[in-house]
Amino acid sequence: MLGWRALKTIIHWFRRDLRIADNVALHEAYTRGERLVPFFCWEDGLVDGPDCAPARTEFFLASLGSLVRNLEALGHRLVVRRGTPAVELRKLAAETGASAVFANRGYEPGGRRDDDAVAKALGAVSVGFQTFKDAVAWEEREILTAAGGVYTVFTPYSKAWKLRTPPPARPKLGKARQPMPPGIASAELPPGVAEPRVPTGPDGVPAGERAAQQALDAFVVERVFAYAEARDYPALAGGTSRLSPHLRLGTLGIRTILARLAEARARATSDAARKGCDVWLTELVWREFYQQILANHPHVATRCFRPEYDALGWSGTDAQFDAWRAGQTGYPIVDAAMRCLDATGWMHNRLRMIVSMFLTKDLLLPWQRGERWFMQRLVDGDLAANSGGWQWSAGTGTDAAPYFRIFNPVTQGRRFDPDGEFIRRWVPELAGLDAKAVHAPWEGPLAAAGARYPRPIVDHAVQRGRCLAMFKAARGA
DNA sequence: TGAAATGTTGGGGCG
DNA sequence: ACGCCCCAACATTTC
Repeated sequence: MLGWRALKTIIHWFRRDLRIADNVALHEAYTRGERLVPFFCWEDGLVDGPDCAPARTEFFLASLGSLVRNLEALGHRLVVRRGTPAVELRKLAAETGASAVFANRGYEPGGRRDDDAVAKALGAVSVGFQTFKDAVAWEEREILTAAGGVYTVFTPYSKAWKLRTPPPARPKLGKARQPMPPGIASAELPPGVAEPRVPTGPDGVPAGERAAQQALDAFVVERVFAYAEARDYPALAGGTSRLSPHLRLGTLGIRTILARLAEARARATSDAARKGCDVWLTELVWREFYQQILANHPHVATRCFRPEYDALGWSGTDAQFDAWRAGQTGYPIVDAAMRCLDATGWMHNRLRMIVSMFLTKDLLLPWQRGERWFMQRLVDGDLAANSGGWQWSAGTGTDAAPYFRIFNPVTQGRRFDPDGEFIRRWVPELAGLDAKAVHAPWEGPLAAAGARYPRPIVDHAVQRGRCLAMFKAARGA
């Protein structure tokens, strides 16, 4: 009965790190413990909360299923409990005789609150709680200015970031740990986990740790070399890495990615290829920049980084918001992007900039409404990246696009979807128009567009002027 | 990780 | 041949 209690037992609490490979806390638990209890806490609202997205939920369920099978292959059974982390971890520690709980840190306000509550609950019963850096190469207080402050401007941050040698990937888990003691109950998992449905379709991203590794392989073998030129064209299937859902859920480790990228750069045989690697690295640094911003300035999740912009007099209407969401604005590149998002949970980064700029600066609606809609649809929806990106577009954030930088949706469409291929794919009403007419169907013979496609719901030139006035008023105040 | 307005220049048509 | 105008192409500035 007491035999297993003699073994040093560590609970690994899986959160946004649904993988076996290159998992810092799991690796530490393997190294330091003798017996492993893998745990996942199924909290209320996990898959049906107000900010859940169908695509992200599906991706999560499939990823959790993948984790269950990967753990089984190592001889472990994932314990799932419904409830709150502090309560369930305390109970599980008592049941298993665990001396410690290990977990990887998150950088969102909610994750921080969980950590505090868990530390308190476990501390009361003398169970250790250790958290580790895993999701990023460098945390919010590790890249600092010469004066010891945190960066709020991207370029100097990225320079400092790139001067550092990132931590290496953790090696494969070595000698098998003892499985957990018998008789530990686990909640039944929903069907989506038992029989994961891998998202398919033109913009689907396959889920799971193995799929993540394959996606990384496929990208660094060749496509990354063309990244600098190809990344801005939404019609191209392979222009970007499509790894963001895996990074968001932790089915891929950032150290693994950085190591593979460094290998690829060493293989590159042209300046253009090296440039592709460098530009992609910069995108990964953007990710850490926004995680760092959210950790150091948690208010950016809901409010403007610059408080004076909380007073902006947004004047858009609910009907305009609905048209934006539904892809019925009459601006083809915007509508194509929004319909793609709704159908697949995915949107190309260039398109995210275009539609967010359009919502804020053409429809004059607050960025928070678009940010929330993105969270309710995106397969990779992540608080730090999402609020950071939206505030960049709105011009209210740290190192944001200046408020007067306003995309012209027609010009952007012509520049980044020159043949109109992406538009025709998602806006069938315009499928018959040629490359010239498809970006501004109201300018050509409208008969060709058919009556079903709306005329522009706003005039870009007019709204641009109103937007500049709105910002001027807030800055003057 | 713009766009629009405004300014400048230079070639060609034309009286 | 010359000056004038137009305007495209590029540069600068402003938002």
